[in-house]
Amino acid sequence: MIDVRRLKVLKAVVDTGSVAAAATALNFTPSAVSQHVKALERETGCLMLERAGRGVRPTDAALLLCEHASRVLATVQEAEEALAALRSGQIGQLRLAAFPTAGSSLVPGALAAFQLVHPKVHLGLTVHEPEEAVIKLRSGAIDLAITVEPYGPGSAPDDGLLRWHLLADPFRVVLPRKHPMAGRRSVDLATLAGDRWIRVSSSPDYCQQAVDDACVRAGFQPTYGLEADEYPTVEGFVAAGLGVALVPQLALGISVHIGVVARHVKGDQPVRQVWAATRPAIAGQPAVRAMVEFLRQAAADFAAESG
Amino acid sequence: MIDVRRLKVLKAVVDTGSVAAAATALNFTPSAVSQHVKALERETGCLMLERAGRGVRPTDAALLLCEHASRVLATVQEAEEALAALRSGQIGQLRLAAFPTAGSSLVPGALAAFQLVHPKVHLGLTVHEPEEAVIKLRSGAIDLAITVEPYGPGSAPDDGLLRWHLLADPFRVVLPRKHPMAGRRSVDLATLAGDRWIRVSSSPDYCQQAVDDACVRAGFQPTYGLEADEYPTVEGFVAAGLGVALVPQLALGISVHIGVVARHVKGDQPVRQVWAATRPAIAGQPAVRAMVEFLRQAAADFAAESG
DNA sequence: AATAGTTCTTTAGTAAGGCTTAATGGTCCC
DNA sequence: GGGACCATTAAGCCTTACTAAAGAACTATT
Repeated sequence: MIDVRRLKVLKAVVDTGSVAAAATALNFTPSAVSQHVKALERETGCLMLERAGRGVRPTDAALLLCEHASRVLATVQEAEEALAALRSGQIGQLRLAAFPTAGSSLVPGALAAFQLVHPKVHLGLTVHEPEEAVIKLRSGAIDLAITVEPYGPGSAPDDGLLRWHLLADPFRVVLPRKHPMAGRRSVDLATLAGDRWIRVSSSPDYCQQAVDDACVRAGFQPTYGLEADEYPTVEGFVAAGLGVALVPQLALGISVHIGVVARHVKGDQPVRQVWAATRPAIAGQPAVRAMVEFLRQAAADFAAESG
Repeated sequence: MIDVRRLKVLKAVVDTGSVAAAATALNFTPSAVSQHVKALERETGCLMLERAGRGVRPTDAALLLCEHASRVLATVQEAEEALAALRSGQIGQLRLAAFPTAGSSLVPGALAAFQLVHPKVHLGLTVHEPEEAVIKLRSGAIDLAITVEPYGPGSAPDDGLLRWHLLADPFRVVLPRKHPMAGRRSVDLATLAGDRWIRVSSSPDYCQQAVDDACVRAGFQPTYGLEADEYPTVEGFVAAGLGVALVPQLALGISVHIGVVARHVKGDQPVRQVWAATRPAIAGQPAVRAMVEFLRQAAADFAAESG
């Protein structure tokens, strides 16, 4: 296959009309240009330049090749421009996975803000539990995962993924509106030792663990009556007076079930940690960085609102 | 500018799905492929391959670049094909220059035959005297010159041009139809010593010289009365009884002026030599070789006809 | 007509790039 | 957990490609 670098040199010679001028244009010596052309002639078997007095005259073959060279070089340049656009995050795609409650509260705002700045990036959002999200992240099925993890900032594991801490999402005490403690601004968990508790089956183990730990710290082991698969269901159960629960602030969202109240926990706040994770390979991409930044912003906004 | 060789390697990786397979396809080692991709990443600042299990997965940037690479490589291939077509003489141009009398007799048949075989070659024919034709040949304004020269085959000068001998064009005695010698099949020039001779002003010096030499060999110095600028005019003058002349067979063409007869010269034939000349640079081109061959054929046919 | 000045080519030398071999670090599968 | 496979990295060697300098061909000038 014809060497495109040689085409470039030939084109310079034809365009400028002389070997010396081409050399100047290419920051070569005339010798280098001459050798390139000679090599092209050897490789193609076609004479490209004839001596014409002191200078050279391109042959038909050279002129022909030159026209094609223009097209080749233009195509290469198009590729460069497309790549530059991709680099600057103006195009491409970004596939996110968020855990259920983040997907419905934290993420949408970030996506909207991102899309304003990078309108050409195609966004995809799927909802996955953290374990699954991490697997898909590693396999390349998604590019950015929003997960909940048991560890807080400063203690991210070295598992080959890059993480940014987004939010310490505090658990709130969710009580029926008519519950004795519903009037307090914050509730001591110990006062709920005798209540029936509602467990969430879909949440990761350590989320349940965080709840248990908080209860243990308050001096009791919670007695679970019912199990709900989603936090909204939990709220429904609580509203129906079937028990109490600790629900992450994120899961409560902005609007809470009308039959329940959410109260801060008195003392040590049980929290779950929300992270953004990506592959190191794509961590440098502007689109990824931008999305992480928007997520941090959304998390900060959320934390401020729900203070 | 992006190195097209790297694009080719990247495309191989994306197409085959692995570094090892790409290496096999390219007759490289996996290491070489890997280094190429790494270099491309370094040069573009974009990650192209991510590790995915044992293998690699192309990034968005790689896929993008790959699409463009396909176009680039296709364009290069088009160039190669166009060049191959030019090489095989199927396209291109061929600019000929012929001296006046060749242009009207020897050349047209050759051009027609050539065009049948190489219909895509654009032919140009201009009429120039030999001196001018050689200059234009050197300057590249024409590609092939049909000239008359004073020397015969085996004694072509080494003036940087390549020549093929086409024809020894014999001078014929042109007499008025009513001239005393008009009845002979061949005429001894000595019998025309007393006639007035007609000179041709447009012909090269050595053509005139050939005539003079022949007369001198016959034992006399011709006395010139009139001068005509073209051979047809000479025939007109001869037909009008204003003198006799020696005219090359080629200039007489197939049909001769009705008022004159053309007779062979008895003894040593004065001749002018017809050559094809080209620049060595383009002498190897199939189109050139083919045209020369057709010219030789036309010359042979002409010689046979007018024997 | 001879010489100086251009322009391209050639040759030799050097620096850089690219390929191979060999070793390393992971990942998958048995 | 061991073995096979894949990709990467490092080191060495060879090819390539550039520069520099000399040479050849032509033009222009004196």
